[in-house]
Amino acid sequence: MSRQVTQRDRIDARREQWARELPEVDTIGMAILGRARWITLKVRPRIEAVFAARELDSGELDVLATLLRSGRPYRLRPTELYRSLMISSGGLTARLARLERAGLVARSAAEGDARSVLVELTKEGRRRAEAAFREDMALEAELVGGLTVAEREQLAALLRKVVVSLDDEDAGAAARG
Amino acid sequence: MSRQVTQRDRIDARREQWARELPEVDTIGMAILGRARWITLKVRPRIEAVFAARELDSGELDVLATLLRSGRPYRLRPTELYRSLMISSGGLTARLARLERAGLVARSAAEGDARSVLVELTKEGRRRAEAAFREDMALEAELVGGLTVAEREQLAALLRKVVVSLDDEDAGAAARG
DNA sequence: TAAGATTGAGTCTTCAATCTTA
DNA sequence: TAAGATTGAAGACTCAATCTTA
Repeated sequence: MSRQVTQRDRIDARREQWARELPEVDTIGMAILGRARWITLKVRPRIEAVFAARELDSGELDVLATLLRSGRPYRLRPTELYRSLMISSGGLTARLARLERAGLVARSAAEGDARSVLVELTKEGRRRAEAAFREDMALEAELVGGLTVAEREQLAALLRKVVVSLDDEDAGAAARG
Repeated sequence: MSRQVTQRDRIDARREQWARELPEVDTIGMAILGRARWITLKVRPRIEAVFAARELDSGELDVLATLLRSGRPYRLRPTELYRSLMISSGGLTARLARLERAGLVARSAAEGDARSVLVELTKEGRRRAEAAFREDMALEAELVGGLTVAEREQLAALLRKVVVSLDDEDAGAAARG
């Protein structure tokens, strides 16, 4: 049985610096959340470039992709969108204005609730979202290609556990709250 | 031998939507990078709140923490800082200006190279950085507390492997030229 | 010529109202 | 009273240009 020894990375180096400077501080959180953040930041410009080639930024594509994966008729309310995207309602309004100006989404009055609005993907919006998403997924698959299939599955499962525990916290807080 | 079955999370739900809409697209990248991003975004406001209580934002603390963990004399050049922080040089200049105005860092001329500058933590900057870092690490440890010790180590190891492979890519690209 | 730091323009975001309807 | 969407002010970042020194 051979134990997989992974090479030391820059987060290890950082933790060692902290161990010298503040030895009593436990930096396990950084080993996970710090790496997650580093990976996210590192990968972002390359993904952003995929979208830029289609005259979109990742924020705009997030909106289009959320609509696309919701399935026909590719239509959601702003509130559903900004909650799913984890941005402010004001931020979403601005994104929608840009996307509408570009002809990629259309806003119409929601029947049933006159306060609300329906945001729908246009034909061109759907086309653009689909192409960008395909290319993005091809790139992201390549970016995790340094792991074996088994490692990828294991990593996804462990991350899933973190996602679930962070979500449960909210649920608990809401229940208590 | 009991296989650990983790609960389904919102990224699974998302992947299932995509599987319905575009069945031929492989979304494994999203299972890892999408979760890393979600976790990073999810956790951010809580960490940000820790810093806000000390009148800092996470960008500013990143600078202070980088200086602090570099050890005595807590001094680095702007170029070292912005590369380590993964931001633009212009972005760093702005952060330094704010931190200097707040009395947390001081800039002085670098001896030996008149183009450059030395950024040094002030006493108050060091105090503030240390307190915020301790509290941040306590919070982050709590946030990954939903995993067992063994799971945390395994997750950290797998993420390390991703970090290394993304870094190697750069090295390879640089070597190829 | 290139590297280090800074500046200003442009862009996107959050936050705190505001307006309308439930 | 509260919820949904929008607006505008304020803040932070990137990018490209600039200035100075290697």
